[in-house]
Amino acid sequence: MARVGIREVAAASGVSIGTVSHYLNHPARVSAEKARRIQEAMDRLGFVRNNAGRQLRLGHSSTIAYMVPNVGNPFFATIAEGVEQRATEVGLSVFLTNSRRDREREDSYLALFEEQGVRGMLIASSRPIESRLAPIRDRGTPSVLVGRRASSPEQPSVSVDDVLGGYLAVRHLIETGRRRIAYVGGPLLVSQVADRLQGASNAVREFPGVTLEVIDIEEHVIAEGRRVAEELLTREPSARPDGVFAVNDLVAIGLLNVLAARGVRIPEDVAIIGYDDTEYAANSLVPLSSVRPPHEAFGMAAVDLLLAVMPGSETTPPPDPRLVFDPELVIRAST
Amino acid sequence: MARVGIREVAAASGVSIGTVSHYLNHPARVSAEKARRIQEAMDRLGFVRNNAGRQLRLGHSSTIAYMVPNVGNPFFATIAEGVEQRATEVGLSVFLTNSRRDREREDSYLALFEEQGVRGMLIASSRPIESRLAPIRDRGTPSVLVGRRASSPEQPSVSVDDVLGGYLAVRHLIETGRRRIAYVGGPLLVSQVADRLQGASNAVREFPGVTLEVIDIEEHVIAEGRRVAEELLTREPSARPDGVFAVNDLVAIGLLNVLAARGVRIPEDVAIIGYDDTEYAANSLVPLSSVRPPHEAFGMAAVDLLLAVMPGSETTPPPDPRLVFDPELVIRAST
DNA sequence: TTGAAAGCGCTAACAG
DNA sequence: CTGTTAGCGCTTTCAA
Repeated sequence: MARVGIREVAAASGVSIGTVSHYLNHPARVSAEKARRIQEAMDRLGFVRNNAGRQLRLGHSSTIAYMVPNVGNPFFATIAEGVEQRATEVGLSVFLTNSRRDREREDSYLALFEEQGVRGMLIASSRPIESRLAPIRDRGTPSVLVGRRASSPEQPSVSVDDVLGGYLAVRHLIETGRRRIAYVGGPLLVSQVADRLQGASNAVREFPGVTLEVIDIEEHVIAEGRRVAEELLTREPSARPDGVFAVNDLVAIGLLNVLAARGVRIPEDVAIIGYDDTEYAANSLVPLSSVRPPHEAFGMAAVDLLLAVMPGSETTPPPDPRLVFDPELVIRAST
Repeated sequence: MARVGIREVAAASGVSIGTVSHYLNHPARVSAEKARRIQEAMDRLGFVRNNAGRQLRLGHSSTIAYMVPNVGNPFFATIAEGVEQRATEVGLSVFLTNSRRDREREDSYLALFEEQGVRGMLIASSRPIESRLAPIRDRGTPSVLVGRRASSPEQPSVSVDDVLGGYLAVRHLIETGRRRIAYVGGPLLVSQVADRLQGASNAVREFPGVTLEVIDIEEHVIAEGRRVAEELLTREPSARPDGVFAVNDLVAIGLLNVLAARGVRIPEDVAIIGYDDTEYAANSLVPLSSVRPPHEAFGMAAVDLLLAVMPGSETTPPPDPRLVFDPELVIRAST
């Protein structure tokens, strides 16, 4: 079963390979009769265009990469929807990969993307990665950092104002009467984590008498939230926070489930607010208040920014290609 | 900024391009001195190997594709972990895509994969897709159906015995004293859904006096579980099922959260069991019993099977390449 | 409207 | 151990 290429199609339809290629790329320039014969031959032979040859000749692919630390995290999954939708609209395919927060995997994927000749990359990472992106950018493959504002003005990024998010969350807790606030999040080396805490602090400072406790965690998963809840339950009720701001919804849900199961009333005894406003927030036992970043819009904006910074793009990128979106508060029963 | 290829590296290090290529592909065959010079030149120039040229010459890539209906579904995300891990071990990269249950997207991704020259594909789909895979297979790109047993013995697949899963779930409910069983799932056109119901029926038939009600749903998401729970709450308590088998964990969690919040005791009044044993099952309000398919092992097995059916593989595929795994029962507090 | 031909970057066979 | 060279399949001038 010989592989069928344009050569075979040309032979089978009695035209030259140049004409077949024209048919593929500029169908209008081929006479109706030959077009019909070519199409018929393609169907009959099962022609599949070889992308390697095409890409080699063209010098670029029509693929972009999107790398996330954890595909299972609904936050990234939701953004992926927007990314894919927008990319499809402009004729690009998305190569999604999962770094599993592993630096080695990140690096090897970055190298792979560059070798593959992707047109650009969307990178979400929980660690500093700009220094890897810079040389790749210089060599001609642009990238957009997703989820964190770039420190270099050369590096495009799309992020949420996490300081504002933290501020909104905690001010809301305080305004609904909470005085002993706890922030459940970590590690603080992750800038989103630190920014949300900064925002929380800003809010607390505005209200004398309100205290802010920091409870450090390792990972942003449900199990960590549960663990913290168990710890809180060993305290005297009066020593417990009355308002908890969790670094994301998963952690908040872990907290909420354990506390509620042990008879702590949510929100009367402890109010809880999460972050990301994932599907799980709206559907948890006690519907969870959360800080909502723009979701689909976020992924689309990332693609649009990438398009703008691609070499040869007709749209010009903004002078400072670091887009920051404002999150908003979604208030539900948990506060 | 001229793109640097092996030609430039060769010039800069004073060797021929053949030697540079040898260094890339068989480093041992190059003298230490030249190897050093070549590596130095590559680093200095920022050489990136062009995959299109390589792939064109080689005739194949080192990429496999994994297409899922919904990246956000933790079941597929977990399998993806195993897929990626195993693929990395054998030097393959994984191109993950999200069909969003859209037939058009499925078809266009399938075509894209073939044009890209992937070595093989792993396909999870909630609709019949074998007829699309067959011609692609005949043209030389093998595939493994993931999550559902293929109907053709020509089509490799990796699946879970869902009839057994349904049986185990419902027998467990009955053995713990339940008599009015409800199966919450749908549409029955989806074979996994139908198989689980078949298993449930098998169990019910073994115990005279036990009834099985079917509650149809559209999608396997938390919100649907909540909706069903609201419906159940409108019934007289005596008309409610005392054991519920949900088609997956997300639906089960939606049910559980609403019922518990309205004072229904789990499992005393209603026992609930889910399917997939995702992270969310173990961490829900009342830890959820679930039917657990092999997770990471499942993804790995899919890759291994794909490797075995790849042309030129040294491992021979099993005579019937339709692997079926037995799920197991994970009993937690919800039953 | 069609065809001929050059060559994208790389690998491997072969010769030295 | 190293260099020379022939294409892999495709697109795109350029000429007819």
